[in-house]
Amino acid sequence: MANIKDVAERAGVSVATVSRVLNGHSPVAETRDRVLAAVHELGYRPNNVARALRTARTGALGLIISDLTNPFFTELADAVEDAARSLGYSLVIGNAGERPEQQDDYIRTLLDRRIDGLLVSSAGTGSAMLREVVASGTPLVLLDRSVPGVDAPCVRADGRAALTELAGHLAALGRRRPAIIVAPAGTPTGDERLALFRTALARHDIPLPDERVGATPDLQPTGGRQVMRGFLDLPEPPDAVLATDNLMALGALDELRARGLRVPDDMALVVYDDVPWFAHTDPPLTAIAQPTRELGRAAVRTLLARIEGSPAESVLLPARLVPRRSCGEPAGG
Amino acid sequence: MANIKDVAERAGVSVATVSRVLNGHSPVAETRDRVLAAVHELGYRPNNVARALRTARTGALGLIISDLTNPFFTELADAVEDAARSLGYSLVIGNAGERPEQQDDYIRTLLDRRIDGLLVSSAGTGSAMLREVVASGTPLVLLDRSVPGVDAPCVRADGRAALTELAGHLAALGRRRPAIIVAPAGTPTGDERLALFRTALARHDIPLPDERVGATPDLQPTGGRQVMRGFLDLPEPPDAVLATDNLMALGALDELRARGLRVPDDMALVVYDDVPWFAHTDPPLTAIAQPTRELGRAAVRTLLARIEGSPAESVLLPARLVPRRSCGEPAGG
DNA sequence: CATCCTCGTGAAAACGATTACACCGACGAT
DNA sequence: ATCGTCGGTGTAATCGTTTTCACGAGGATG
Repeated sequence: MANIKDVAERAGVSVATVSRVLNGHSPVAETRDRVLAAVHELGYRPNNVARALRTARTGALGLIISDLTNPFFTELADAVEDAARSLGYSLVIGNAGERPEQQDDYIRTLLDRRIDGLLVSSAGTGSAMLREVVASGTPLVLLDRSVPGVDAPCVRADGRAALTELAGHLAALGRRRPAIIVAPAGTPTGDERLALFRTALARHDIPLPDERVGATPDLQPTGGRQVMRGFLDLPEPPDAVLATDNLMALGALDELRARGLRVPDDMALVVYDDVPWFAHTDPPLTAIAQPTRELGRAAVRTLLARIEGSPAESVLLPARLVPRRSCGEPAGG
Repeated sequence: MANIKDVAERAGVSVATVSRVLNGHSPVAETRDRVLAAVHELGYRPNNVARALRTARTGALGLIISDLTNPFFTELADAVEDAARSLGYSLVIGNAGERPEQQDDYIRTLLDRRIDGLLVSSAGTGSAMLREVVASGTPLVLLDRSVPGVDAPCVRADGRAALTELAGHLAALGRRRPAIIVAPAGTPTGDERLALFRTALARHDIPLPDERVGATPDLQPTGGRQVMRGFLDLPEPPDAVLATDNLMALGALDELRARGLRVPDDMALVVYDDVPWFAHTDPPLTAIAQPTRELGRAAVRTLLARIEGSPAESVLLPARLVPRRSCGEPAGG
């Protein structure tokens, strides 16, 4: 593969001149044309590795995603990739598979590759490596999940308004015994959603007792199904369930179907994360939609700001309620 | 950030020695310990960019995926990522979004980054850039979609056995008027699935007339829905539909539901690609399952073989039929 | 005792770009 | 005519590694 020296020779100039022409530094008509002609004839493409070594900028961003096969994160990754590309950056993706040690492994690798910045939607709360990243000076932005003790801006959705609206929605439809399926206790996201939902319900004098709070071991369908089973076996089962992750909702739906229960007649069901699928289920599920693509874009923007040294701040975008038919017929039909 | 020179000074040796210790080239107990101690104390990590420049190996693979948000490709990407990581490679992902020009753009970028090898599940048939990749000497492996005129091994699933079995399955259940929803004509994958299905049906004396072959403009739910609408408006609608991509099946299901038709009573439905969702639909859909994760692994293995200079060949893994309830009750219940 | 390897080590040349610095010619001003 | 300036260019240093080559010490061998 041709290198800059070959181009220089062919154009009869020095490598410095070639470099300058290519970077638009000192454009002079005549020499410029000769250089560009040589570039064209040789099919020369600058070696990004060498450039990165010299300039200390790789033009690559890292993205650690907690579970790529979870549709919410897929969309998030897609949005990040799109934003990165349109701003001239490549994206190195690492899938943590919800395993903290694999996440740490990956972060190490990415740092060794000298990526220009790192986006992390952290699996677990393991923050030792993340603190190391901050210490190393590599720009870091947290995505979707905040991590206590790590000094980095976090881009995520704020469920307060949506959950408040949901509480009203459920109350208006006469649901008095709501339940919630959450991620394992200690997960900031799960804890927060639970707290917000509870206070929102309280405003309508609807309690959310602990027996109707079900924690799953993981964010998978089986976990959701298990919790739903527990709910249905209660002496007084709930009449509405909020699953705080889309995969868990899927499992919950399975259990309802297996028992021949109907949504919304026998049980209202609401899903956190409005992945396209839930518009195609029967019935379509009422959902709390996070502005996924905007989150991705905002995260990249924030990261670039940090890379350029601006004092970047956390971003909180509002989630919103998307009422469908799974809680009962809304007023409008 | 500490570099190899700092380590050398601290350990009282030359940089060459440090390098050798770190790469396990000439291990000598005493010097070795001093070096490792220095490495540890300084928290030294080798700069991969410099290493890549010198060795002409980046340790990164590129993956161009035609549509990351399509669950089949998500799983494929996930499998590839997993395989790459476990073999010590990082993965730079590019999402072509089914746009050939964006794909070309990305391939260019990846070549500039001097990735060690490239995996492409090509959007469209634009092969000019792919031929350039081959010419440049960068190891290339095609994934899921073969591209005529490009001399590179292709890793994909073979639907012959599954489609043959499906034809028998449908025949046994008394379906006489099958239909198929395919990608736009000219797409190798779509054409092939159509041809295989047709000959498989022929063996049971079941014809597949052109009026029951519906092409969609894209691989999206709306396209599937549109085609299904056309089928249902035929004077003699089909009694079974095979959607050759999971997203199209989703749209087809929507149209059935909108018309109040029931699966499998009024219409049998089969989906190509057994993404987890279809086990959770009502009823669970009979599917043709491609060995997605194996495909990903095989693709990475094949690519590595090419990187190491072995004469790597195409891989064809059999897809299989997963009968569920969407074509009628199978014998076993 | 001389010679030949072997082994560990260091000095220095790559890898392919960017960029600080020096230089040189032309041109405008004095 | 002389000097200063300025724009364009080339030379060479630099980024952080790996690796070739040469060297010197030491052990084995004759």
